Amino acid sequence: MSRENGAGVGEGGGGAPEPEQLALIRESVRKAKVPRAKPRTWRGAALAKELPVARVLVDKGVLHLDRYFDYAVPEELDEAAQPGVRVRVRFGAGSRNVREGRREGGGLIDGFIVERRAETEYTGPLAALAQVVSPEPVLGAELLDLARAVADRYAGSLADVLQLAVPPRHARAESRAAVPPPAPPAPPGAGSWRRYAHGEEFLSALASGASPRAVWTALPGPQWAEEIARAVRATLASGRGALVVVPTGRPAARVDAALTELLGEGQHALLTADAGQERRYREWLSVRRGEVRAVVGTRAAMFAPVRDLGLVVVWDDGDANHSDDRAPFPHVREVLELRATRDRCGFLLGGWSCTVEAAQLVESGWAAPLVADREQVRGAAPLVRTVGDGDLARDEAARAARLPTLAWRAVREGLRHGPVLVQVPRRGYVPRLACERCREPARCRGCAGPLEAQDSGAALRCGWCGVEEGAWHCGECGGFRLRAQVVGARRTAEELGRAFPAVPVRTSGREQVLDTVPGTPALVVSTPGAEPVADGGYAAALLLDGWAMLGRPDLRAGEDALRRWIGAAALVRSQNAGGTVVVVAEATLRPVQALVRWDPVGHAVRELGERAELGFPPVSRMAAVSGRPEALAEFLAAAELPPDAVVLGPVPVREAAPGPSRRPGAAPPGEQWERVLIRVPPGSGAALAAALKVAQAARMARGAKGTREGPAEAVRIRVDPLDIG
DNA sequence: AGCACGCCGACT
DNA sequence: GTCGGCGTGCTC
Repeated sequence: MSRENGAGVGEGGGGAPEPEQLALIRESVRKAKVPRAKPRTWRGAALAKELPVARVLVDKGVLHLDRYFDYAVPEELDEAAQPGVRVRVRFGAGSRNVREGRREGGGLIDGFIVERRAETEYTGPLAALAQVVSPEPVLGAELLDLARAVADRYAGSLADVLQLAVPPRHARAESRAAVPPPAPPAPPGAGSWRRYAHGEEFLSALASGASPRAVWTALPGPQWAEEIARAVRATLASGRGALVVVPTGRPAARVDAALTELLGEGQHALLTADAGQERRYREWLSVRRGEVRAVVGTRAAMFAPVRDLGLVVVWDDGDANHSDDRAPFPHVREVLELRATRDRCGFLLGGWSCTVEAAQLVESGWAAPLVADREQVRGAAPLVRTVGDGDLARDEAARAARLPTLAWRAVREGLRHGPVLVQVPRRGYVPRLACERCREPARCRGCAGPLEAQDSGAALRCGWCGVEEGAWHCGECGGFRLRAQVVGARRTAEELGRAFPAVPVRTSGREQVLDTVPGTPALVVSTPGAEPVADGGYAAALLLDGWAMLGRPDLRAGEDALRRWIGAAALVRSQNAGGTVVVVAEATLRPVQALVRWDPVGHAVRELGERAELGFPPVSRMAAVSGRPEALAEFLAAAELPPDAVVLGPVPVREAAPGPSRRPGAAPPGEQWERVLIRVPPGSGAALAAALKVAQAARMARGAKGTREGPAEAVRIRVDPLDIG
């Protein structure tokens, strides 16, 4: 007797079970090869009269198989069991146990109904839906399609993507009464969009229902948020919805305020991670239900189910916060690109700086540049000066001043007119060295800046001026041995406070981020990304540790440094208003020159050309695969990569280290992992992702043989790894 | 991942 | 005969 035979104990669909049971057994005996038209169930529950089969996406990440499972729809759940609703189903071998009394052995797990159908292709008896969690159809067809596209693009599972895309349920938030959708507003005036060559054109295209795509290089200053709000309002005026994604809560609050100003209260939703579960779900639901047509939020908002999407906006796409940190690590820019293409909606990628990826969107013709002419740029940007090795050699006074003269003067001059911003890399970013004996910090003989070890064993360099120090000894106690210390904003603040007594010093960093500072003279020491906005703009900014920012062993080091510098410099008053920026870095370096000329696009275009030549992303597509050496080797042996794929490595991966320099797929503590990079030429990205996904799925399904360690261990796959050595 | 099934050797 | 070892494979 087959299991299937013994299983046929009941039948749904109404009517007396007896003759149908016989038919069922007959069918089983014939070893039925033909898919059954009618679903059968374990229990004799009555089924829905129409479309008695629910195709369910089982929300179980470990399955790593993007498959649907068919369940029977009991009559009493017929009405609630609509496509998109959350359900609970029995899943697992236990539910198939034929022995009496243990038929329901499998565990209850969550899932979504993706479709109602008349028949099933499954040749066994169907289990019935256990429960419809709520009648709210949270997973619409469009969101499902998008999630699937994202899963494919990133070689991840659909269930993983849905975990990012659909927020956890909160019952109280659902019970709120429906609110009628707002009427479309009138299109806004162009406002400060007039500063850009095609700004007005872009807005009127959106307002007329068209879907323009642009890479927008925003002029420095605070107007960007209002400009985004105007683009949103123009889109709403066309009767469509709009979605804005920004890196963190602070810019989200800025756009939120600008939208409230331009649209009034209650016309848009704010979706950020720091809101509580209930509030987050409530806002998300109001978007899904069409009660608000505009959304601003951080990265999880990229999936927000906005109705009739007319425009997607991403601000500052170079910020690492746009890359989700949960598998399969989708990036906001890429996801919104997918949405713009699939939904044929407008696309606006904006920032003060310009990523290589953004430059590529323009170069490929997918998006148009939206830039201001040089005249406008010169009028809005501060004056940028550099302090490098050459300057320092001639700088006698620097020794006494503890800072290069130019920097010192710029700070002192700036403090006469307002607040001065000092940007220092994040704590842990730059290890500071100190005398092992007396703990006196190791300082540069030229400018008294902190000495740093480039790499273990290599020469020491000054973190301020970049000059090498060949023969250090402690000036206090004469010691020759160094120990690593960590320098942060606080320590820098102390040092600068001593250099400029009688001036208030404030710090903004990871632990405590200041949002704004008054326009009165003060030193504001901040880590990149945490810079407060100064009322009326900063009078000056000092960008320290340029060498450390540029010297990171990362493909994006130059682009990243430029983006951080521009991010700080954009908060400084224009050159006409006396705004000055001093960057302590070698003036001949490309990112430094780009900052001086305020030409982020030129920098990105040149980088893009170089990446194309070297076969680096984003011109080619890369994926990082990491895991224990045997697991990785097995994976690579089994994977059928596209013929044009090139495997680089494997190389050992460092263990997960604290700080921003964590590597993709860092090994868990105590384990030695390896990583390969797999590169494919343009056009083969989808094939690579598909191959990786298939190989991973096979691995998960099969289980690794030959290893003592037991079942197959997943390798970590990351398409578009963030930092490539 | 669970969990059941099943093919094998040792036991009442 | 029957109990239970873990090696495979499925989950609607």
